[in-house]
Parts: sequence; C-alpha cells; structure tokens
Amino acid sequence: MTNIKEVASLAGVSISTVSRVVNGKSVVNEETRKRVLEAIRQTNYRPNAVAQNLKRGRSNTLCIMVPSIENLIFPEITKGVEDTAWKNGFSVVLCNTDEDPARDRACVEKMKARWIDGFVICSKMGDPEYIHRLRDEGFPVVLVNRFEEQDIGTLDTVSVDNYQAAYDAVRYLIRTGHKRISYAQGREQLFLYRERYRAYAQALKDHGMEPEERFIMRENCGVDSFYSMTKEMMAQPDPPDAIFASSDPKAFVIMHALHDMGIRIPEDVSVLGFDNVTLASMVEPPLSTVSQPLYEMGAVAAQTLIHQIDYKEKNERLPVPVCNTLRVELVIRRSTR
Amino acid sequence: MTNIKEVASLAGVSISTVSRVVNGKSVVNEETRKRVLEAIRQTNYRPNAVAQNLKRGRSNTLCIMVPSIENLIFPEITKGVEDTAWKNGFSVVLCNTDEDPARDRACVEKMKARWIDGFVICSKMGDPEYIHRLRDEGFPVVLVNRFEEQDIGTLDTVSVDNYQAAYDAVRYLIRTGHKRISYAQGREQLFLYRERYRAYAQALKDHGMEPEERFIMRENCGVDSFYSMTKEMMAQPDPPDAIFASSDPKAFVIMHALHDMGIRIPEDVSVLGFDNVTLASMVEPPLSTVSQPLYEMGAVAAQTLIHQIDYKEKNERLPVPVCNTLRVELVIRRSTR
DNA sequence: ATGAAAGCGCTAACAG
DNA sequence: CTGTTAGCGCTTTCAT
Repeated sequence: MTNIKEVASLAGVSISTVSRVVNGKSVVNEETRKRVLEAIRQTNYRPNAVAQNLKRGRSNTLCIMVPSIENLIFPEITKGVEDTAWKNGFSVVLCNTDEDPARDRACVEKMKARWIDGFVICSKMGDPEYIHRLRDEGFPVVLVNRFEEQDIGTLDTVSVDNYQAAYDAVRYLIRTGHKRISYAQGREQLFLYRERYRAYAQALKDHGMEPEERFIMRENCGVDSFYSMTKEMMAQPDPPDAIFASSDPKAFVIMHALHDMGIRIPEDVSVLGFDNVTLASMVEPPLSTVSQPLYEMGAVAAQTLIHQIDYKEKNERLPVPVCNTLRVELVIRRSTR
Repeated sequence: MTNIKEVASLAGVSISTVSRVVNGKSVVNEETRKRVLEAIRQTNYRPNAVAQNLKRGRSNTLCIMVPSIENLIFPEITKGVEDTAWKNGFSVVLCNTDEDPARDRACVEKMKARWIDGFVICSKMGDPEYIHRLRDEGFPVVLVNRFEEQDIGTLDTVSVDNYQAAYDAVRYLIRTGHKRISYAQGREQLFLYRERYRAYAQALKDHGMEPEERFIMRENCGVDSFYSMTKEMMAQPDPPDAIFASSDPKAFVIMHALHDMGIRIPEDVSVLGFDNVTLASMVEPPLSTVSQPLYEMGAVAAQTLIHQIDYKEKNERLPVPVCNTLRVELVIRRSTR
C-alpha cells in the first residue's frame, strides 16, 4: 500500500496538502487539488486507517458480542447491527463468547485495548462488574435482550416487553380454549425468562387457573434437554393441551419430540413459540409464535450506539441512557388450534 | 486508558523499559521489572493495540466475508473461524455482503485500508479482479465453498468434493429404489452448484436414467421460489419419487410445499438435502442429507489463513496455495425411504 | 541493563 | 493557500 508521502512527492506537494484534499475539510487550490487527485489515482492511494485511528483516537469499529452465533436469533440481530454499522461507516468485530463468562470478559478487555468505539452486548449474564465499568470508563454500550431490571436507566437497552408479550400469548391460548397449558422455561438467570415466566403464571391466575409444577419444563443443559422433558411430560396422565415455549429453538425441539411420540400438533397439543425466527414459518406445522423484530433490534442497537459515539465526540460525555422497547406481534400459524 | 508514558513515570523508568517488560522479549533487571509490573497493576495499563498495529504493520485481525449471515450454513462456518481466530489471538471482523458485488468490493477496500491481516471469503461470486489482486498485493486469502475451478492452486481454498458428494447422494437414492429423481439446483454462477448438478446428471446416466428437464428446479429469485416450483412440479402427471435438494434451506422450503400439498415424506416422495445444518435433524421428518463439516470448514479456513500470515511474516512472501478438501458423510434420517 | 531517539502514517495547529 | 512541525502510543535500534 502506498502512503501519503509517496502521493505527496508524486504530486509535488507536502503531505498536509494531500491530507487536506483527502479529507476535504480545508480549502485547496483547484489546480493543486487536481494534481493531488491524479497522484492518488495513479498510486491507488488509500489512507491507512490504523494511522488515522491512532491520530483521531477512534476506530470506527464496533463490537457485537453474542453468546452463540448458532442460536438462530443472533444471526438476525447481527445482520441488523452490521447493516446499520456499514451504512454509517463502521465495521463490526464479532465476538462469540460461547456462553463463557471468562471469554466474555477477555473479549471486552481485548476490545478496549483496540479502542473499539462501542459495544453491542447480547451476551450479558448476571451482573459482571466489567460491563458496568465499561460505561464508567467512557465506552458507549448498548445491551440487547439480555439485561437485568437495574440496567434500565443505567445503560442503553433494546428489547421487547417480555412480560406483556408472554402474557398476551398465554391469554391467547386460554381464549382459544386450552385448559392445561405447559411452559418451557429458559435459564432463570436471565431476566427476560423470569419475566416470561411471571407473565405465564399471572395470565393463568387471572383466568382462574393455577400454574402446576408438572407442566413446567426448565432448561438445565442446553435446548436439547427439552426433548426428553417433553416426552416425560406428555407421558403423564392428563397431559397438557398446549405448550408455550419461551423461544423458537425450544419449540422446534419440543415439536420434534412430539412428532416422535406420534402426538399430533395442533390436534392433540398446540405449540406456541417466542421469537419468530425465519425458520418458524418453514417447519411442519408452521409455528405460531410471538414475533420479535430481531433485525430491527439489531438495527436500533447499532443506531443507539452510534448516537452515543457521536454525542460523546461532541460533548465529551455520554448521553443519558435510553430504553428502547420494540413492538411484538402474535403470529398465529398452524401449530395452535 | 493509561498509556506507556504514565506507567514509565510512575515506575521511574523510561518507556522503553516498560515496553520491554510488557513484551518480555528482552532481559530486564528483576528489580526494575517488579517496579514496572507494580506500576502496570496500579494503573491497570493495557498497551494500545492501535499503536502496536501501526508500529508492527499488523493488526491481528481477520475479516470474514459472508454473503448472508442468515443463511444457516454461515453461522456455523463463522463460529469455526471465530473460535480458531480467538485461540490464536486474532479478532474477526464480520462483513455481510448481502450478495451484493458492490458491497463486497467496498468491503474489501475498506479492510485493506485497515491493514486487516487476512481474509476468509465465503462470498465470492464470478471472478472479480479485486479478489485476485488481493493476494498479488500480499494479503493472505482463503476461499471457502464458493470459488471457481481456476482458483484452485491460485488461492487457498476450503471445501468438500461437491461432485463426489452429490454423486454418492444420488446413487444412494437410485439404490434405494427411486426411479424419478428430481433435482433442486442452486445458482448456476456458483461452481459448487454446477458440480453438484453435473454429478446428479452423471449418476443418473451411469444407472441407465436420463436427466429430465421437467424434474429440474432452478433457483431464480431466492430460496423461497422453490415453494411454487415444487408445487408445480409435483402437480405433473407421473411426478418424482425423490427430490435431491442442493442445500438444506432449499430442502426445508420443498418439504414445506410438500406438506402443504398433503404429499407424504418419504412415503410419496423422498427428500434429500445437502449441508446438514443443525436444524436438519429437527424438522419433521428429520432430513436425510449430505453432511458438510461446516464448523470444521471455518476452523480449517482460519487455520490456513493464520498459517499464511505467520509464513508471510517470516519469509516475506506467501506460501504456495493449498486446497483443503474435507470429508462429507451421507446422513440418512427419515425423509428418505 | 537502560535510556534516547527515530519513526510507523496520519492530522491539525501554526506560521508564513 | 500551503508547508513545517508536533504529536497519537508504541517498538526497536543504537548508544551508553
């Protein structure tokens, strides 16, 4: 790669003049300007972004941290982030933390050293000090989906109203005549799953039903564990007539178990998911589910982050945190009767 | 973030001494070494990676270019890349080119300016000059899956033997008694799809059958187009008794259409996919498919790339290109009889 | 063993 | 309008 010096000498000007025409901030004589442009063309010169970063103290790069890119919701969120970042001239570094707190932490440290401009974090679990310190140290941060109640107002967040969404979903099942509604709960460490569970229990109570422990499946080791849990649950006498899964991947596993048992969906049991990943409409039967605007969540996250970055550059401090709550929609397909 | 200067003055040494203890290349008096370490601890100093990059002319970052991260195979490949990169101290920037050549090109240019150490390219289509120039300019490159025949020996590649894999798959269908085998072809611009098609046609011929145009579905606009194509094809008199889809996502769409028509899988028609994405085992019926080691392909790609990077640093030139052909496996589940 | 100094490529303040 | 110069934070000779 040629550098600014070569261009300067080829055009017969100083490097600052080259810098000026490249950045277009300052006025340059039209004549010399043309000469420089020509030299740039000839040498195929591109400013070295590393040097620019060092000088400007900014990298035009953001980091997206996901717990596991294979989990179907994250590619969609990531795409939203990537598109928005790209449109605004940012690159995105992907960190797959693999649900491993140590890796999560190491990743943050590494990115800090690279002067990453900001973090979209989808991998937060519990309340690690290093994430909170991040903002205190001046790094723009936005949390997507996974965050605790106390993060709201402290850090920027993007999510849906998990309580309301799950409440409406369960109410729908009740209204369509289901009497024994089972729930597949995600990991309790995550606020979003506690909320979905709370809504499930409350919706039942509000309609004169009691949540029964024998109808609750709880994730222990990975989503696949729902396969055997479903089989066990459905083998009980008086099994559920509907299963509300707290995520689409769980719903897929549950449907798989149901198929293997010869239980018909939705004739014998309705299945309702949560997410609306692209594949939800493609499985058999097409999955009814609570649709989260995944791509948009990513886009909004990136937008919010970039706003923080710009604001910080102008005002030397971060703006007050905002809480973005996006709208969900109950999409009824054929897995519910 | 504190810098090397502050650490130096706190420890009462020069910045070069700090640099020495940080990098551990050169010997430092044990006494001063301790003082420096203590100063580092106190200030929580981390070397600025941007400055290091500028100085060393290397960023310890690779770029993975994917056409669309929502396509189920890419998250798995990406994870392989990310894991391997991480283990070797590299970060990865993700570029989703959205199947858009202009964006693809712009992405490459941008990364070059950032002094990215190397490229894992999964998004190559046709033969754009900028990708070939990349290696000529000294950038390590590895192509995954999507490349042309003439790229072999010119650039590093990772893929499976698409011809052999597809041939074996079709032969399996023939041997299990299928007489009218349909094929869902991917975009013809891609060598890998041309290979799979060629194998399909040859396998048929080798077993006394002729490929019939009415049994070939060709992708025109996106994978969803197979929905209506499947419906049309199956409505013909004397419809196929097996469909070989050139990728799992296509197989999912085809199965969806079949279900909607009330056609039973595999009783009425067998469906065989290609890829073995995670979801293949989860749909109903579980999809028989040619299993590509997607994660491993990503891992091998990253490995190969890092090898190139290291080699280049030592020898001031790139090693000769290698062609990594990974093994596939025919996984028979319940979508074939 | 340690420090001084040059310089990676660029930007921006300053001087002219 | 243009050139000179001082860094950004770090590594790495070259002296000492």
